[in-house]
Amino acid sequence: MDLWQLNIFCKVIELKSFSKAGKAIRLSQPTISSHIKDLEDHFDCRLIDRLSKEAVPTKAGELLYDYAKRMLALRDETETALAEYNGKIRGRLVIGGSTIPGTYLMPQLVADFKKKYPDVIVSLVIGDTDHIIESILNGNLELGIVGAKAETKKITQKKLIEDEMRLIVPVGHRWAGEKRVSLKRLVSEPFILRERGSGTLKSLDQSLSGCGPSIEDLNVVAELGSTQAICQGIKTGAGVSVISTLAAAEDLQMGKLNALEVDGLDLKRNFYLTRHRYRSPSPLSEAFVQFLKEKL
Amino acid sequence: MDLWQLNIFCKVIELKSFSKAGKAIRLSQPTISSHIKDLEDHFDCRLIDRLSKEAVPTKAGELLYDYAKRMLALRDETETALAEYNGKIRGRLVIGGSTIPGTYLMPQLVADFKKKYPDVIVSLVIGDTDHIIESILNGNLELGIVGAKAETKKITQKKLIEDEMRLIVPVGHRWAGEKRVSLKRLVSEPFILRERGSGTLKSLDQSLSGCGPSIEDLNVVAELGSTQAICQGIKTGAGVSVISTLAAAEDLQMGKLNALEVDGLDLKRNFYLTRHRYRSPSPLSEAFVQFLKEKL
DNA sequence: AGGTTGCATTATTATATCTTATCTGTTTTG
DNA sequence: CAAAACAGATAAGATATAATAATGCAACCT
Repeated sequence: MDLWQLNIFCKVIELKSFSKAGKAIRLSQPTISSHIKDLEDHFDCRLIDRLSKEAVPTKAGELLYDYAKRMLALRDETETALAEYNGKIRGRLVIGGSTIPGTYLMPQLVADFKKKYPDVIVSLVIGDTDHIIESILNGNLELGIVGAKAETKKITQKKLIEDEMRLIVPVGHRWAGEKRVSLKRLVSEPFILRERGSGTLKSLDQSLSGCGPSIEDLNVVAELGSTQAICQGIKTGAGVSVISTLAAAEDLQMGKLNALEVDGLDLKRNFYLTRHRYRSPSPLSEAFVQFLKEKL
Repeated sequence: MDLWQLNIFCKVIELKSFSKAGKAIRLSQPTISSHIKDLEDHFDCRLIDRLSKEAVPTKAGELLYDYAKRMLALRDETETALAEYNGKIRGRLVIGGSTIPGTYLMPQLVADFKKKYPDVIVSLVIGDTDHIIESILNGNLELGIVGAKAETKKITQKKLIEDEMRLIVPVGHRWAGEKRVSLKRLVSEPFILRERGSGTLKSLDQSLSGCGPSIEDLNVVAELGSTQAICQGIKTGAGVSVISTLAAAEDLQMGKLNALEVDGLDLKRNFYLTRHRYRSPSPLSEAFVQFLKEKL
């Protein structure tokens, strides 16, 4: 029993004729006969009575006809469901971002994407880089934006946007008017650090390496758990810090904080669009990537 | 797209492997590859990602898998419905049993059932009670025989047979001649326990509750993973245990073990015929239930 | 580097499907 | 009532499809 035979069977029942069914379905009449015979052999009972004038189903035939119609309907449903999936941009997309891009960059992107494709539900998972990459590997996330390069070959990454970290000081600070500050002057200034293990701290550490002073030499007055907390800390005058301009953007724009460069320090870093190398992307995630390219 | 290809597709998804699916379905691996390719060509999208380690469905593949399962279920329903109409009981019946009934009761029942209905293929799945009930709920099993009551309203259960647990001692044991033993004497005797989480242990725990001593007070010398292992343990003289007479039946009959009652302990429990309350049973499972009623 | 695993490819064979031509049994019609 | 018309069955040959063994290729694992 296969769908093709059931299809033929239904046509015969509906047209009450082998030869008419053949014409309708572009097959010769003997082919129809043969398929019906196959079905009858398979179920070991007569399905259609050939009444010279017309072909009518037996009781068993009626029973089969019901099931056959349901199966064919389900087949059509399957066809349309997959066709829709291919063509249209709709459904659920689960993406991830490490702390900085996930908090300060992606919410806006997701909102804009949803404006363009209203039928899409986007879930944004925020976690540390390792967690995001792990989730992409095991298939829980289709893509992510993270601030570090992955170590496995199974991941592809593409430079997406540049993030510049700067020295952030409060408005009333004596350096508030200046453009740049030397590293020497920075080491004696009260400094707020991000907690160990964060990408922000790693980037700062990397930039410092080979420039003389290390993180140990800074006059650290606090270690805080989030970039937002550091901003608050700076505003209250507890100290200054080096953080992503993306994270401080709002306060910078409002004039509550000022951003300075540090002489001789390259504090730029990249965020990478991160995907599985071998899993084939859904049309949805492709649309999102396309959207990112146009946007950034 | 036809049912045969969908069948192959589902097997690949379930076994996460082209070659394993081939073995399961008695086809060569290239044949599997070719059919999957045909499906992918037909739907014009990748359905399965070949990740060298395992084959996992893409999003489109997951979508198709759902539909495929429904179509195949409908096919099976059709087959049994027509067989039933012809007065024949044939087709495939998948049933489950928790450890004790699945191991010691059902194999004989299944064999007798197959003797009566030779055209039926019965698959017996053995797992713990929760797993069996879960499978009945999601439709993987039509019925089961388990030793505990289900908690959801979606399951109906009917008392099927009574199982009595008894204190089992080896032939040479000083209690071997006696009929009954007091609880007090039992607590000092070396005792073999079934591992935590098993139905056997739960039943014992329940019987003990409110009778003074608890499981903690027993002189436990071992925790073993299967009832069969416990029988071996008793035979070697490691200790005694309380287990299902059904499980020990063979050794009891052969005279290698002796069964005693424990004063004041009701160690009877029931096995329940367990079915989904709302799914309509196939004629096959009805025939099996009818067969059970006559047999027990 | 060398072996293993797992899927893809290719060439070949076996099987199933479809067609044309012909046949048989009804029903219709002149 | 015979002849034509109709509807399906059967047979033989052509074509398409499905399956296989042999081989290739890439990732993974020592």
